[in-house]
Amino acid sequence: MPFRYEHPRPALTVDCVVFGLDDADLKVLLIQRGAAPFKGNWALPGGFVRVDETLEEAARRELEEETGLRNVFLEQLYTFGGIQRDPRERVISVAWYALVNLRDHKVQAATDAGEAAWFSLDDLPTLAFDHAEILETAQQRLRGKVRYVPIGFELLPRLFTLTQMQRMYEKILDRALDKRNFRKKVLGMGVLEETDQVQQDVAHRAARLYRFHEAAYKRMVKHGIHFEI
Amino acid sequence: MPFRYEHPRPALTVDCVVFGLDDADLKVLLIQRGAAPFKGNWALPGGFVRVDETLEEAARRELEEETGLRNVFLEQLYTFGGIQRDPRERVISVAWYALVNLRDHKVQAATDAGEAAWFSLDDLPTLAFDHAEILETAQQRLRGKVRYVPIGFELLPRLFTLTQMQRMYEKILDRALDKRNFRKKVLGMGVLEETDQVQQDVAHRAARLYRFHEAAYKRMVKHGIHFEI
DNA sequence: TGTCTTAGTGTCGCTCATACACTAAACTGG
DNA sequence: CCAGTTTAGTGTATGAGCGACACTAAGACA
Repeated sequence: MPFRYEHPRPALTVDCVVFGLDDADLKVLLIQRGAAPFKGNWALPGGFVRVDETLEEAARRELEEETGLRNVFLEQLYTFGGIQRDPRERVISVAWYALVNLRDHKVQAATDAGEAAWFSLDDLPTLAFDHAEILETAQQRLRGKVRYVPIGFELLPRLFTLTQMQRMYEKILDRALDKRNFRKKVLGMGVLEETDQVQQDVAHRAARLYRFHEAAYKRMVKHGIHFEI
Repeated sequence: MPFRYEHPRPALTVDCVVFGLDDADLKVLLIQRGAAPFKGNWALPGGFVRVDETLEEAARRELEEETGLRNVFLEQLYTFGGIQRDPRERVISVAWYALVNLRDHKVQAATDAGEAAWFSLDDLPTLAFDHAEILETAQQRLRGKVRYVPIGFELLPRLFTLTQMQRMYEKILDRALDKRNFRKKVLGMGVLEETDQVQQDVAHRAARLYRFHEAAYKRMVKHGIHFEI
């Protein structure tokens, strides 16, 4: 036990709420705990912060070690510091949330953790520690932020149809949107770039594919115009 | 050195960005450091988290110890974890921001810290550590949040005039607002309660005093109507 | 060729945001 | 008490954008 301090110190961890979108649902990535406490329960991927890495580096490292995911959109969420949130000892956790799309990012059979799997948000298992609260906080943040910052595109494939985009917003905001008004609005905003490609392998009229126009969005921001769905 | 751990642990602190409003300006509360590093420099009030208190309790305790402030509006801001943010050792800081009004809350001569003083946001001294970055983050948060959550009232006295309220928003948002449109909007929103009192001791026509109507705001939220300035 | 499924499109009414200027009231100082 | 100063308080007209709403087009398939 070579590390000694004058005063007691809480342990410091990071935890990640990873949201993913497929055709059916908005999902969250969980891992099954291989050790006590909460052995066998599902939990958010995460782990201890090392003293030679930033908080974000710790979050990215744990995410890759436990789920194989890398190069994802990642933002700090909130820091949870309840006294009894870990039964072993005092642990403070800096929580992050990530957005990925399930086509581009395949989850590998995890190495560190027992197993990783996607769960629909309305069909969740009981979570370890205070992870249900962290997840709830992340959902609120996502709902609030997606309307005025274009982070939703992180959940879509690089090329997407307007219907896919609309479904994405509907799943996050949990309400129906009007198709014509939605298209009018997002096309009028000028952050979508139309491609000359259409959907492949669909059993009906194929929809046109669009991509998010990063540069146009940055121009908007610079001119003080703000994105809003 | 009685506290020993298997792995090295960063130190954990809280820091508070306290915003205050007087007739002239939006201000922030700083303390002068009495010890190295950055001895003599101005810094945000804050200190180490104890293992038997939550993060919020730590923030409130430090705030009272160093500035005498208590019972203030306080919300978590962001957690800063840069590797070199403290020259002595690795320190992670959970930052908070507070809103107070300078009439009700008098700052006492601080006990722990050297001295506490209010600084206008556009006339700041050089700050210790990464506190300038924390303060900048807090200003952005305040600007973003004040428009759609009625936290601005925390900066005003209990009874206030519409002009005071308008000035508050103008200082935070850093742009001029139209007087007639502002009044039309905030009165139409129904979260202000008109009192039968007027300003005292002013050298011109006295303005009517209003108060924030908490219950009406909660009713709005419950009905899904949202506050916006 | 008919059926099925999803893509794609325009208008109208209304609300709300914005731009804009004068009178009323209270105090001050001579 | 009068003139001057300062801030309070008020209404309208215009335009933009939001929301409600339904049908035709295209392609796959049997």
